[in-house]
Amino acid sequence: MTGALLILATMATTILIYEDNTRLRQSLELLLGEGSGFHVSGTFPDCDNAEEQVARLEPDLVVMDIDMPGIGGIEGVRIIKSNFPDVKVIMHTVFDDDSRIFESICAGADGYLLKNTSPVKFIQSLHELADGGAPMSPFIAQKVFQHFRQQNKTTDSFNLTGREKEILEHLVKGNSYKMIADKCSVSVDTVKKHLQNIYHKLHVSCGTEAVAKALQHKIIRLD
Amino acid sequence: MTGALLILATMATTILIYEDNTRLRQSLELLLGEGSGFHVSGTFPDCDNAEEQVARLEPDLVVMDIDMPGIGGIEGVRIIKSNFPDVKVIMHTVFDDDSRIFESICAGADGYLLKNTSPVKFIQSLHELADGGAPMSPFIAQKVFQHFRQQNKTTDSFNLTGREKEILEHLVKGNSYKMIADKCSVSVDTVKKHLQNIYHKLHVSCGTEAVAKALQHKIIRLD
DNA sequence: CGGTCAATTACCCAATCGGGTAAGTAGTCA
DNA sequence: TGACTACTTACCCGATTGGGTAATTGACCG
Repeated sequence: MTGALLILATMATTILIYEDNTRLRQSLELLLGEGSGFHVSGTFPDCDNAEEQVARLEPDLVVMDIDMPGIGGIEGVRIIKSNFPDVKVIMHTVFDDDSRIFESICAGADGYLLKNTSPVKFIQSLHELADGGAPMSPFIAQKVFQHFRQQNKTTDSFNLTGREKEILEHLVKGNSYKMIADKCSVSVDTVKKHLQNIYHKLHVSCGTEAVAKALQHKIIRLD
Repeated sequence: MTGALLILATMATTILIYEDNTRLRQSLELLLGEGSGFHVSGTFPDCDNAEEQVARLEPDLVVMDIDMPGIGGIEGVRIIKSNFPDVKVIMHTVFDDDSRIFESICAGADGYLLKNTSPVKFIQSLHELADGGAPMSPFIAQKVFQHFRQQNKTTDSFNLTGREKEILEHLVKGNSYKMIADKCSVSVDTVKKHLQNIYHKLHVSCGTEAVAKALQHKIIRLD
């Protein structure tokens, strides 16, 4: 039985904590101590040696603050994830602004918790993280959804006609006037006329600008 | 005290359920019955009359299946959210493929739960939803994060030089060769030469195609 | 039935684009 | 030092682009 316990102890999910606030760092260490199912194998006030530390201590999870002296937490995530992609990293910060949220995610963060998260939720989230989930505070989840919708909504307007959208699509796909004319079975002059109208409607003066605007405003979608 | 209880009862979070599987529909209704803090004010096997039903019953939340006869759940969300943006809608489905997840979110869903969610988690998620969060199953959250990173990663490659990226950026922003030459303080011929090299590296043959490729592969980012 | 609008074609013309060729300078790396 | 690469400029030339103007057809609307 003692042997089994030892094995369990060895198998416990190990955690590194990066947090420059000493009191909070200690609180977290305490919270993730005995009986939580986790083992904190290291805590650090900055990310300056994160690569070496993660390499040496081989944690399963990393809890990462953002606002730290020296290398910030976002850069910290990038370093850890690019070298140890299997280590799960969760942000733990007061920041709830779009840019830091999205930069963190893009840097490779696997979760994002605000510091007002209750201890119970925090523990729960770390278990979810260990299980391959992507735990995040409700507010963050909502921001992510919002941003998602934003990115994929079509600005439409410019009220292009159906034919104009068709012509524009061909242009975006790299066709010359002549090629478009062929594909649409009309004369080159017609294509030219359509594009002239399109340029006016989009308030641009050349093809490249039109393509940029069409893609930027998702009038035309490239898959 | 009885008065207070009555007020609480009146204020309970009201829910509509759209689910074509009769047994599951009844199970959910039972789960969200007495003591859960919710009140199910209607359940329906399809979305065909969703607009009228939501208008009449004025729910706080809607639980929405995807695979239903007639109008599907994704279209259902779109209808509800476009007419009643304040009603929170959560998807509840077995589907975990990217396209259905993302279409649902873009259609306006406020959360996404898989049907293997435990009753406890389900209740918990609905509370989170009512509180303005965006609850989702761990697997979904992970997919969303993945997709996020995908969308914002720069494909790079094509190994354009710094100068070439600079020139390309100007092109994408709608500048003619001459304008680029001015902004970069070089001759038009130089610009032309650079673009010639760029076109080769991107495997395209004209400016519009280059712009499309640059934006598509996020070599250049337009904000 | 006349008016409006999308779609179509034609012609003119200047400017721009894009390919080819050639060659010079500067910096890095081995 | 010599190979290599990025960056630079120049010239030639044909094709493409884009603006202007004008006119015809068919559909839809009041």
